[in-house]
Amino acid sequence: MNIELKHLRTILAIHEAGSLQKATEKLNLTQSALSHQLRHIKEQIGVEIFVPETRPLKLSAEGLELVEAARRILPEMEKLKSRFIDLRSGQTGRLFIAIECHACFEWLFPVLNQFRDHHSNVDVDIKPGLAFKAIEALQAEEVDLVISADPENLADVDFHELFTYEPTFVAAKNHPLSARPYIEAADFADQNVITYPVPKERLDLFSQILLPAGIEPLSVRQVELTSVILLLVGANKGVSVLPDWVLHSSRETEDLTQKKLTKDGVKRKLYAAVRRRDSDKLYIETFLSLSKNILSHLTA
Amino acid sequence: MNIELKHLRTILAIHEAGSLQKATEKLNLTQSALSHQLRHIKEQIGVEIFVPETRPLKLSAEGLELVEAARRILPEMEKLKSRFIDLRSGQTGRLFIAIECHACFEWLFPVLNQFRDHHSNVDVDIKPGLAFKAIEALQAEEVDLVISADPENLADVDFHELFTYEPTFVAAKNHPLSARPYIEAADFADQNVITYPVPKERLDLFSQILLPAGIEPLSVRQVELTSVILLLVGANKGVSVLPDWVLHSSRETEDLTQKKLTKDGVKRKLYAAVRRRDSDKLYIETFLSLSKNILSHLTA
DNA sequence: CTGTAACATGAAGCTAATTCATAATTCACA
DNA sequence: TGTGAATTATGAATTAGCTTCATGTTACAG
Repeated sequence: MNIELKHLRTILAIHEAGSLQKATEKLNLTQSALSHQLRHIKEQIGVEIFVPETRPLKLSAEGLELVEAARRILPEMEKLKSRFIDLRSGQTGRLFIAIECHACFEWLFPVLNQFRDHHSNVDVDIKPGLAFKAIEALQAEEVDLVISADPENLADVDFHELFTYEPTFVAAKNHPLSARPYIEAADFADQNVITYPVPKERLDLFSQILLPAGIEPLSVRQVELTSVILLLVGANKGVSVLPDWVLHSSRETEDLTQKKLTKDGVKRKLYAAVRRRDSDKLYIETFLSLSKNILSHLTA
Repeated sequence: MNIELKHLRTILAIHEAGSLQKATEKLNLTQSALSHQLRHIKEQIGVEIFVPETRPLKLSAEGLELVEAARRILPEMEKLKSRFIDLRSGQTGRLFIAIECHACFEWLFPVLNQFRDHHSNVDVDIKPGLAFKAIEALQAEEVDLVISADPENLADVDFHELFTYEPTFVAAKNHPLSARPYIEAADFADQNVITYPVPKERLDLFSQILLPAGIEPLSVRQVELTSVILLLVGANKGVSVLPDWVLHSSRETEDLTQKKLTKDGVKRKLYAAVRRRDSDKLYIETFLSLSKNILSHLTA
């Protein structure tokens, strides 16, 4: 036995219209098509759906059950369809974010707060523990957006530039290096450095300054939380390099001095990586737009 | 956008099997067919269902929603199908009964009590007020079975013989006619006759005896209830003709005599009329079988 | 009882799904 | 990193099934 959605639609339409003839409009089919269909369904399920040889058409007891089933099942299908229309257009969906950049929490939370006002239907979450293989997780659909400073050229992933930031040297006000106009690689050789607990290659200080110069700091201490790093730096337990937005937005910077790295300063860019086919979804665009503007909100 | 049950089935099977290849068995289709189908669905709903280029196949967030929908909707369809399998085979269904024969309540109630033990899933009811156009009501699916003594030759209705009964003359023990060995048409000419309130043609006394003989009784009094008829006859307010099973089963017959009509007695048959396509339904057969045996139960 | 409107039916045409054959890809394992 | 086995994708041909057209049949109103 094979009952199709088409059959439910046909029977429902005929029942509601009262005759095949009238149902033709609703279904955009000829009366003949409906008649054939009706006979076919009857054969399939083996019972009369309409009382034969009566006009207007009248449902049999069995036919009534079919109509009731149709009224349960068809709206379910419609719901499914409109769900996918929403999903496709980006009215709704999932936004799971992986951050390669540890300090990004600082601006990401405010962005997501704003985001929720625009897209309350989107399921937002930050997935920790993926920092290492974030782009792979993106391709595997475990997450939907990756914050990264290292764009790659991939066929199925777009890297959207968000904003430029400056990795900035930070030390206690009374630290010897506070007198310098700027800080160079060699200055770190006798310093205790405090960083996030991630591999060196993924820290701006190392990837941009120390590794190219072949210099190792005196010691490296890894600390999870930004505010703790600032606390330790303020207590002269070491120095650090943090994105400038962290220093703009934090209230714990009173006892600290900030210095640019190298004479011209170091400029880096942050990107949001999304799967190409998601790039033009409405809520992705909203996220990108909010992120691009977030720094001016934080500093204002 | 057009989502078919087939699509839900395919996606569910592929997801559960883990690959197109393995899903082929479950769906009885080639891998090629599944691949084509998958592409088609993807185009229809406009989103990736499985994460591309991964094995084993992994659902995307959107695909997961499809699978969830499939798991809601498909069992619903299966339920509908098995419902119709039951309906068709007569495991379940509706048994609305119209009785043309007024006295039939006497044996019908016991039958239905037994019937309920066999088919608790069948919706049983007696529809009064249809006695006149009972066969039409049967054809119009207003009822599903008609108890009748007048079989017709109809294309869409079967008349199943239930049992033979004998319309029997009944009078008070001290009634003058009680002395006779049997009663003839002429004997009614000076009698007060008590009958059910139905047209004469539908009473055995008239259709079998009086109308053919062209004889009218002295008077006719119409009474609804069998027990009241017996009461009145016992009180010598008149005589009556009732089916023998009424007189077997009734406790009010002590003061009454029973006589056969005509020298050889009158034999009549009772039939159950059902729509032809219902004839071999299980619960119809049960009803017929129980009805055929009911008289032996009542007299035992 | 007759006319009209609606349903049923058969054949033809058309659309769409399936298969077959084969190419391209992926993944495991060396 | 390369190679082989297994899996998926693709194009063309076939097949199946639905729809329409044309026409016959049936029901119901007046």
